[in-house]
Amino acid sequence: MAWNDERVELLKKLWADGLSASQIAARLGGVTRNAVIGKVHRLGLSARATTTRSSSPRIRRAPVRRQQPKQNTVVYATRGATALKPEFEEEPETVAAPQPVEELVIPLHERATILSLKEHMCRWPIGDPGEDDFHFCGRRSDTGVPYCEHHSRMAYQPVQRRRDKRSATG
DNA sequence: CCCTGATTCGC
DNA sequence: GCGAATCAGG
Repeated sequence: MAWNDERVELLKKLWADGLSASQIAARLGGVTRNAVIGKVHRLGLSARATTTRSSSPRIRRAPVRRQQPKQNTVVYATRGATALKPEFEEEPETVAAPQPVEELVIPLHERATILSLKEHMCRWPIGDPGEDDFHFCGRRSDTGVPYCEHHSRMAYQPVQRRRDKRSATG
């Protein structure tokens, strides 16, 4: 699969949105996360917005070198110190579609409450927070992404065009 | 063990 | 330019 302009644009967008390489790869299809990362680097946008999170002093010695390199291999014994590394927590800040409507019915045993929610669980709210049956989707979500595949699509929906109001809603 | 991005280098 | 293999880390 080639990197046409469309795919590159989508890659840029998703990367800027904070999606992980594997997530992006899954969305694009036909590429692995390695391909995505490689492309990201080639495009020079690995900085990922303003925060420099992973650009902390990460010292890399002994590169990859699968083949017979030189007999003259230098061995570094240094370890990187990460003591003073500042840490910023920045949320993807994506706007979820403000729909209190539940389009899904989650089986009782799969429902997640605020207490049972884990990082890898979809935190899409279902129902009314004031009601007893309020719960979260709770299905598997990729780390870093707050929602499962299904709800991710809703949350990250491109910007709906609402020009055509007259046409009936599907 | 699951994941993350980073890097190298044969293609 | 591309991306698998690998590395380094969470």
